[in-house]
Amino acid sequence: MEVWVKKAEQSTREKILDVALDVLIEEGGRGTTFRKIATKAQLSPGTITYHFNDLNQLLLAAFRRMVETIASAFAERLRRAQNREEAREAVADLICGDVWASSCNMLLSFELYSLAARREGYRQVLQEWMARSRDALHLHFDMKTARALDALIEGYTIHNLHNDIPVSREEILDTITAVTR
Amino acid sequence: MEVWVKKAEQSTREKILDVALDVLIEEGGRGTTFRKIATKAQLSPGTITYHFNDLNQLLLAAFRRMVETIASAFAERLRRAQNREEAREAVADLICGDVWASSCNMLLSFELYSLAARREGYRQVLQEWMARSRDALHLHFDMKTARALDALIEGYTIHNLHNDIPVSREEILDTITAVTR
Amino acid sequence: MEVWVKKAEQSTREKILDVALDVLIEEGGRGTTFRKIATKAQLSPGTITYHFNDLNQLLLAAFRRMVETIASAFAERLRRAQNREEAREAVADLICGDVWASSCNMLLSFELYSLAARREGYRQVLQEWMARSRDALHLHFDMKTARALDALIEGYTIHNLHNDIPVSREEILDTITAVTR
Amino acid sequence: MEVWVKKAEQSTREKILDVALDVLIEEGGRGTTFRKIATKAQLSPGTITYHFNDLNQLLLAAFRRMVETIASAFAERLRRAQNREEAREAVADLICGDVWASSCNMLLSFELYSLAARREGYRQVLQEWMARSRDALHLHFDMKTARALDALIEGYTIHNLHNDIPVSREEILDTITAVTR
DNA sequence: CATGAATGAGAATTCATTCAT
DNA sequence: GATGAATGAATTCTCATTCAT
Repeated sequence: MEVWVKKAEQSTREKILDVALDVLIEEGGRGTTFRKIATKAQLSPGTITYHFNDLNQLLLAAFRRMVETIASAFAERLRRAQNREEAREAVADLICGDVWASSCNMLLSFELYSLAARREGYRQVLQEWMARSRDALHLHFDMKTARALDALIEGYTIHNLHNDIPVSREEILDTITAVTR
Repeated sequence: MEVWVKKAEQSTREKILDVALDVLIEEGGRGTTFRKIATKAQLSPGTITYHFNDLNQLLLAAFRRMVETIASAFAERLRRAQNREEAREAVADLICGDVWASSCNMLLSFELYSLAARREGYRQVLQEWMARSRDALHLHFDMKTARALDALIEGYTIHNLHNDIPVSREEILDTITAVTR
Repeated sequence: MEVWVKKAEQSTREKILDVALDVLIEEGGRGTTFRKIATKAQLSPGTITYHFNDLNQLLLAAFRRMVETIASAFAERLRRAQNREEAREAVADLICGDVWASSCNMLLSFELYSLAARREGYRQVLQEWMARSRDALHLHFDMKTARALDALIEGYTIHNLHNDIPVSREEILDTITAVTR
Repeated sequence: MEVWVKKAEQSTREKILDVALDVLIEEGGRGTTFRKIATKAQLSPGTITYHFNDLNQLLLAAFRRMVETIASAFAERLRRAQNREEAREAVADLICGDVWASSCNMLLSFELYSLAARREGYRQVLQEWMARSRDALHLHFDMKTARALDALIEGYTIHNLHNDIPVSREEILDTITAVTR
């Protein structure tokens, strides 16, 4: 009985977080409101504030959840690589594929960047995220190379998102190779 | 007389745009409102809507103004380079120095990324910006290398902004060299 | 032209203040809300906050207005008294009549007492009020007697308000006489 | 067993009432809410409504409790007086001391006055309180004098609460003497 | 050109209260 | 008896925008 109650409680909280990320993706930071989250989650506004004291805490928790998901997938993809060559392929996948560079994740990251530059809580979440990415790259490359690859991943994915013609995987792999030689 | 009137109008317009960018930097996209712009510009709300029909048009014009300023400085720095070696130094400067990577510009770019992903007008502004950056790099490097350098600039500056310890200029120059060999 | 505009503006402000006092009288402190004031004044909520930054400032201004009105009437009644005997009659009138002891004023004073005990702004308003009352009594009586009469006015009016059978004017005049002998 | 259960219930009920009075004192009528009471009492909101159907009944019960306490202390102080002279001293004590005129009691009385003027239930509580006060004074003084003293107690304590410099006990005793001669 | 009073929709949040457990 | 998740109405206040002057 108690277990059921706890599960129900958790699922409401998590539902709210998931919906919050959805709204952030759809509406952007400027358009993300308590109301829209409540409506989309089919919950009353009171239920949202019951679980999160204010919108800030809600967004913070949502971003933490997002980072956890993305960073895990990111690390997982790199962990599957058996050698340096496969690691290069993994990085290319991260840039071109859906693991990291899904437009959803990109959109969320822009919002997080915006918030992280102005508020401590978000900054911590972002720093943890970046640290986990570098650490995952560090499985296969020295720290300096990891930082360079991380920059490339960041830059290529952003530019690919905003350009109609994305840079080809082949071209990206060439750059990766140049940096990891 | 007409000239004087036009100048006065223009100066109010530009003041509004500058203040709008200030507010965007200070408050982020979520916190940027008509009111704050009006207050900070010491203008009545009516004056703002007199010059810009709505907040969207105002922000769009402000971003256009920002892009013009930044892209010019970016191109100028690269134009000063006399050879490939100096061009590499110029790229390092763009990443480490104040021309592009001032935190203000970064903050504005995050907001623009967020908006560009969802609305056509902003998307055009951003694409023009990216095109101008690549073209400036293309003065010294082939298009493929220009894209790679652009990605590096993007990625390194973002990570430097959000990390307490920025990547050293030396390390960055090494990566630039590797990509441009 | 300008004069007309200023008058219009002032009349809205004053209308709001008057309505706020009405709502305070009808609903008491617990029931006085922005909304009720706006509805009763037939103004949109935005108009209220346009004139008063928040409910606190509005209530403060309303109480200031009330104190000004009541204290003036109080002093005026005492000023009309030509001698000690007439002054005693005036005090009796203040307790029994409508000048001061209208139930409306009493109700407002309770709310002010409640707020004054907890917030500085209201406390100042109340202290000024009490000072003006004592000063008005001091026109005819020494300060010590003025304080005693002031206490009597306060106490008798409160008890009369809350009791079904009010104390008679004659009995009150006897007490006044006892205190002013 | 049943006894134990009943005792536990009662103690929760009384705890709620005490906390409600605390909140009323701290926050005033406008700021007294179900939630604050529940939080301060470390009880869940459901527990409060279990004991009191609604906030009104809770406040009413709380005021009844308060009146019982204060009126008993008031009467007790007067009952200790052996003669008219001691009774005058007792009244002075009630005005200057802690028995009645503690600022807490005053604060609660303002809230009760506010509520009593608008709602029947509270009005009854207040009238009973005033009757008990007058009856206690009537032990030593005729009814007319009791009413005058009661007004003096009311007025002096209110004014002392709100003024930085309270009226001296000596001065108050003089007024009491004048009224009771 | 510029103003600022006015607006009403919508923002975040709080509220008393319910009810299944 | 007690809990606490959930509710939705109501709260204060902000918002972009309008318009008469």
